[in-house]
Amino acid sequence: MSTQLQGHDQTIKSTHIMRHEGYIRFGAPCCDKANVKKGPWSPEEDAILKTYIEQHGTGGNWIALPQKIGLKRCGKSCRLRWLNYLRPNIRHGGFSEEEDDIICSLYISIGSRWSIIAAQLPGRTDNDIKNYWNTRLKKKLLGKQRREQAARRASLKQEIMTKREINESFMVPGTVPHQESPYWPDVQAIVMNQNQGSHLMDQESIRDLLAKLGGRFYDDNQGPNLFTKFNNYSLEGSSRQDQVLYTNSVDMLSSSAPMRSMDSTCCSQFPNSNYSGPNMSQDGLESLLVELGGLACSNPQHVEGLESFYGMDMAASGSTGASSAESNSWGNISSLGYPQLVSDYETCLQSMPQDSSFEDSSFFGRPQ
DNA sequence: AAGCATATCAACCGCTAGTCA
DNA sequence: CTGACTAGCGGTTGATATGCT
Repeated sequence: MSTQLQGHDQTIKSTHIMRHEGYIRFGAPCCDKANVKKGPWSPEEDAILKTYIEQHGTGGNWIALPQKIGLKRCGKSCRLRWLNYLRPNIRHGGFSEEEDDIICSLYISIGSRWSIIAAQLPGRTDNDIKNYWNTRLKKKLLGKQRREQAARRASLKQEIMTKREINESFMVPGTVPHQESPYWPDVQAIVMNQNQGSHLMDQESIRDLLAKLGGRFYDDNQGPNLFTKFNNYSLEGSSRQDQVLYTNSVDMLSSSAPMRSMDSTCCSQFPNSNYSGPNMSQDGLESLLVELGGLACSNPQHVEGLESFYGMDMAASGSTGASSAESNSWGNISSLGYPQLVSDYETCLQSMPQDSSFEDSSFFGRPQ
């Protein structure tokens, strides 16, 4: 109750004291275009709406409701106000670690189905969760992702440079290194070795993926498994279609059976890739990949941003700015020749931020 | 202290699915 | 079956708060 009041007070503070009354922010209203008030709700309007709904319910018709109670508001606006702020037991802010986990896991599983995600978090609204994800959670994951990338790049670069030094020590001055030089098999082994794991996307790999995303997902036999826990959540209020989707997602995530290969757009990003990943929701994993990979899809130079998602390393193969069709076959890469590979890799390294500007603490340091 | 940059979040828009006559 | 109407959803906007230089 206190959180509800606190949330309401916060609303009043932010929308009615800080902002001036009657401010019209947007263009044409969607309902009665002439007589609809827009912008922040006043405490009086809140009281009228809340009192009426508590006593009479919505009457099953939001459009007619504002006229019935004398509010110059769009029915959609009334509905939103009630659902997001006025209805009982609404909580704002102060998301717990467990809620973070649930949101992240469900997002990966089912995508931006905020209403379904909200249904798993009592007292939370889809709008709140959406805002929370967009403003904080996504950045938090992005920060972790980038730090991992930086570490991986540094490690790979070190290994390549070491091999290069060894290789050069065997070379006659002035000669061009050949792809069959002692350097190549080892680099090939490095990349191939890292690619191998992506073909084994079983549950362990999924767990790994989530561990990479958030760390806390990885229970490692300690505490309950989130996927198992989701089976116990209710989907009350969700459509049958959503329930089926949700159930399938949970089944997929909790299954220990080998995953089917990823389809559609995700693979189209890497048409020549042998990658056979989990059949996660396209909305979920794919959009997350796009988000966390930054400009990965639009700029091939950044495709490596996805590497730790897939458990493979695309840094050495996809960093030349060539199309994905050229970048994921080792044979094609080999044909580029050693100097170009190293040169392009170094170029790529230079084009990427060398140290992550994202720190978890910086995203959560701000008091609520 | 001031100005700029970034984060937050309430509220809107447009679209889609469901319902009903 | 079809079209009108409504609820609900996800994406986006923009004012304000907060942090940084």
